[in-house]
Amino acid sequence: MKYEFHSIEKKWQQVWEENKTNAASNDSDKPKFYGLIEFPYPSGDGLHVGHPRPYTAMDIICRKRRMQGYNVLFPIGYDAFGLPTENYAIKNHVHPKDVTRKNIERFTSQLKMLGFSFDWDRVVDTTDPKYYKWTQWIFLQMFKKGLAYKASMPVNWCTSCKCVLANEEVVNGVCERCGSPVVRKEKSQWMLGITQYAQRLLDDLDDLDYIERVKIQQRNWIGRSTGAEVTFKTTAGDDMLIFTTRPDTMFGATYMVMSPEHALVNKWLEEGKLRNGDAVRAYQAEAARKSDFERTEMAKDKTGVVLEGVSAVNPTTGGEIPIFISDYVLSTYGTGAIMAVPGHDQRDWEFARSFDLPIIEVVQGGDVTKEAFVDKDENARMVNSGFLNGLSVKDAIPTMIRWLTEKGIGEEKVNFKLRDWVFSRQRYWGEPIPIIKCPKCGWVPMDEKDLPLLLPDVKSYEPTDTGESPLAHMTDWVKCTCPKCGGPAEHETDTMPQWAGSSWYFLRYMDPHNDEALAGKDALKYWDRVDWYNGGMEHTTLHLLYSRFWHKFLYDIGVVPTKEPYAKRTSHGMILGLNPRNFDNLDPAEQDRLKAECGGEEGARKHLVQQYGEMADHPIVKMSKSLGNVINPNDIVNLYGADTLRLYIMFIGDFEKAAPWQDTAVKGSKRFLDRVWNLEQKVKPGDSYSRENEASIHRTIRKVSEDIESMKFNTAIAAMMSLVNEFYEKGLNRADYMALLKLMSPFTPHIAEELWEHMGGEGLCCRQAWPEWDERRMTESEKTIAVQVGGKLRATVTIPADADEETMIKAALADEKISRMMEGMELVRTITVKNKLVNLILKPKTLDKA
RNA sequence: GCGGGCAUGGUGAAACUGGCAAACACGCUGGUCUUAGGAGCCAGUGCUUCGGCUUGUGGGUUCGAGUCCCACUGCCCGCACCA
Repeated sequence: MKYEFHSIEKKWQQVWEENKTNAASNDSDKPKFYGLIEFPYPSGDGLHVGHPRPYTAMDIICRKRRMQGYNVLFPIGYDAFGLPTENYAIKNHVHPKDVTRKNIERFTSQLKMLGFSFDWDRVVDTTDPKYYKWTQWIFLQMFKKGLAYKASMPVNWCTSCKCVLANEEVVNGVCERCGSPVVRKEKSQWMLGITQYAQRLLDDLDDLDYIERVKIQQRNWIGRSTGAEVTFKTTAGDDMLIFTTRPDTMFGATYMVMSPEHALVNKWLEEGKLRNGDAVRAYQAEAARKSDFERTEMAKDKTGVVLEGVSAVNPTTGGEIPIFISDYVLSTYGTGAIMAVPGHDQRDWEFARSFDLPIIEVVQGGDVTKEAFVDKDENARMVNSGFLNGLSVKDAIPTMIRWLTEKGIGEEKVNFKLRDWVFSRQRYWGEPIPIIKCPKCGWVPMDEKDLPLLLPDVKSYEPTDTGESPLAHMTDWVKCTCPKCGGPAEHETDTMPQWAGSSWYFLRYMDPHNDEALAGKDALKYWDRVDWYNGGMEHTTLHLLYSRFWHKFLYDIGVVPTKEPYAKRTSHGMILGLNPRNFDNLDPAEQDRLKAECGGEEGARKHLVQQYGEMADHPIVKMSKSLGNVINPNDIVNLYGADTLRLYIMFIGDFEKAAPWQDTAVKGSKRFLDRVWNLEQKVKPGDSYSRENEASIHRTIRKVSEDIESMKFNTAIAAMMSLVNEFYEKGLNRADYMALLKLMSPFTPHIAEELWEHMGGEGLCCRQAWPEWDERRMTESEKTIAVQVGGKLRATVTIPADADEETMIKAALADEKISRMMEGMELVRTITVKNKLVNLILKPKTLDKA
């Protein structure tokens, strides 16, 4: 009989669906396990081969947990609000709701085709009003606690999406999504006070089982730094507040810099205190016009304008020092103003050089005429620093902070890079913000009873150049009455960002049909935290951080019983594709043609780079539609079946690392399944492991069990392949075969189920107890050990397992090659490692016996 | 610039706390069966002047180093004027 994967896979998918084999129970005596993968955005392109990698991995873990006797929650849903759907709707004049529904249907059928053991009764969809009712509800709670607030500030404005972006969505000064330039725009926005949670988001990382690089990246993003906040007096009468991490260097502050947007600059301009007001205004205008990208590009050349007419007083020296504005000082970090210490800060040094400002050395150890000495070397000594002279940097910092505190002009201060989260978007396809603007009462939260605030059906979803949401044109929808005073009022027309719905979705899975709460108390208590969450590194400072923040807030208001949402976080590498424009990937005929044309291989490579750009130099690149190297999972399933796809994608390489898809290699996985299928012909009767295979089976069970836990799926599969190779060599019985099927079941569930049935196995294979290994049955009776002479391998000998040192050495010396080497030598030392090796240290025999 | 990671055959990759480098696959070569084979099966496959030599380069520690230490080179990722 042939391995007819199409019918087999369909058959078992149907069985699992009808029997709800993979449904989780909210009431069970078994221990619970909650495994989570990041729910997909249902794009119009359908599932990509990148999707099944993390899904299959977590599916394997969850299937194993079920076999180990756990009550497993392994849910799936759709993060369906978002721009691509909206843009598609605009272009094709269809409702985003309809686009979303179609895309979800497509994704669902593709996911089912791959045999993932999701609990299909718990699917969530962030665009479902029953779902986003609770997204809005959480927002209201944040509003009530003052954590959601409206603020006017310079925001990142994507010129193409016509929409504001969070800092996390701006990459290298361009929009993360569309790559268009991002500019600064002063706008009134809803903000979420994530910075109030900065310290806790940082501290609580310590106790979490996250892979280290995730922790490191979150810590860097939160960016905690300690120093001092100091007040400098100015000749205008106003005080200037600055933040510094190097209060020890204050004697070296020879000038001050404010960001061009700083409020004091505008105040002084208005008061006419600046003699060069025009120049200052011109610089401000120029800075505002620059995009983020230009700002970073200009990084090397420091520009600025001195404020004529006002100066500051360095409190340590009492000397007057000039004040500049420059865009190298950010308005959004610290206080938006700094004391400049050119001797010990490279940026200040460069600025001082271009403006010919004095550079004073206050910490010994460098040469400040050549470059700033920025080393925070604890043992370096202070100079030119009054009462700090002679102290080490380590002692100077607290001494200065004490001095500032006593004088009442400064104090110790902690600052974070993390900034509050810009939470409104001027788009249609998102959750409406449930806040009403009343001319009398200001911003008024909607009554919880009136949630969800539904998205209205509009005719046009086009964003506007004025920066208003498409909802603003819906006068019928916008007009409402104020819940507080009953007077005429208006709905907020901005919507929430895509990150809103995903910030709490894992809680909804616990109790997805609850109409009374985002999830019932019992369900929240029972499922506790997500035990294992696997997702992409690209979400580390976005979704992962955001959802930790929301969860902590929900904990604070008593909604959830846990401080952290995810106990364990792992991450997968991307699936890459071959670059069809790279020389190595061209077919040989084309290579030859190009070589002939361009004068050799080097010329051909250069030609390709000229034609396609730098990218042509890389043989392996991200899959992209424009390159035409995208692999569609449907094609693979049609050709080889879902089990082969699952197996290959797990066998492809280290799970944490990026790996290139190789079409030809897929066949190897199919071949393995064919071999397993054909092995059935060789199965002899027997209800316990055959003697010849027993040790290998136990070893394989251990290897597969342990490798799944550490996500080393590739070596787990290699171990199963080896076992199958052994079965072919040595033969096998029914018990041997069924052990293999149980091990394979999490990886390739359909074929395992089918062959289990052939074997007359009771019940479903995926419902069997996970096989156990016994160390005592794993060892062979004989071992082949290495014999080294002076650390170099010279021979191998076979000895009984667990032989003692003496036996090992004797066996080693008995070897023909070794005994030849012993001639004229004497043994000075031996090193033995049990069951592994003998190392003999020889030296020439001294002829003289005396 | 700062932070993190990686470097092993023609390719994807293995190698537990230092202990037989290249497991398991892909590809390739030869054979076999076949009307045929882009199917299956069998054998071979790091290099080699057959002494040996091999884990990006150069040092070190050790009886012994892919693994540990130091220096360097090259790639990848994240952040990036964060005071």
